[in-house]
Amino acid sequence: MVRVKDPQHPELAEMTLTDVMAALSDPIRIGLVRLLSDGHERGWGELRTPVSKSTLSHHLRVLRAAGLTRTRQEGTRCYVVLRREDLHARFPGLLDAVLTAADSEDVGNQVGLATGRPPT
Amino acid sequence: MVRVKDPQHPELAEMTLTDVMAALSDPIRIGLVRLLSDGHERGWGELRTPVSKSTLSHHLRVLRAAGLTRTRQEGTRCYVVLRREDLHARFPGLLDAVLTAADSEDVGNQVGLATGRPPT
DNA sequence: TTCGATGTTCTACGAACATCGAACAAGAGG
DNA sequence: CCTCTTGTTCGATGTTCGTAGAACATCGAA
Repeated sequence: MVRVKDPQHPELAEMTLTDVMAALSDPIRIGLVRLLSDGHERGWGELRTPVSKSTLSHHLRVLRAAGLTRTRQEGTRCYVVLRREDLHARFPGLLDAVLTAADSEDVGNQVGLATGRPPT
Repeated sequence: MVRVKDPQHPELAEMTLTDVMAALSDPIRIGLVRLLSDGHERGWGELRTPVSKSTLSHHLRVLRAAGLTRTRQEGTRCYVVLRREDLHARFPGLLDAVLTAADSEDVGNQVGLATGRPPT
């Protein structure tokens, strides 16, 4: 049994439009992409979503499989970053258009960062 | 029983990004959009797809419900046209980016026009 | 009015998906 | 070693989706 430990990121040429579109048809995943749109790498723990960790893991896997994000593992922690350049090279303008649209109607606003302190 | 005969096209403000993305995550529907991307109005009968007419009707309904297309009925015939201006006003650049991407990998090439045509 | 062409709707079904909790694996730190 | 944290994977479940066929509605034409 091969432990699929490889994050299996698709190459540029392996990305398909339908996969990307499907990945971006979920509010949570759009929220995650918006969160990552500043280009900063984020740790799993920073991500605040209204879903359980297993579901979050699933969504992050979908994003990764579609080629939207890149995942890096460091110890027990995982970090994720948006593949802006790759996306732009493969589907010019698509990501920007989606981000603009997502901002305009605030899609995935339920997804946030853990930057805020624990409420006193 | 109210016959919902109205094609129910969403207003500009009623379009949602997730609906549009979901509508465009299917190869057949992308093919239809590509076919309509020249701005010409097309009749149902001109559309050649590898699916049954009920399924085609379903796909056209999804596109219409997402606000991507506008349907007009004339007699027993129906005509469909892409809502380019509306799309551009609501989600600037999105449609163009998708069309460019779709062209680059020839998504939905199974959808075509009734080239040959008039049977006698 | 009867027939044929054109779409829509109903119903059904398998596949895919979103979701969760529980069990599991791998490091980090005592 | 043991324990805690972090993330993955594995069922299980309910929902949505894509698909087709049959029945129905509508209009034009004979």
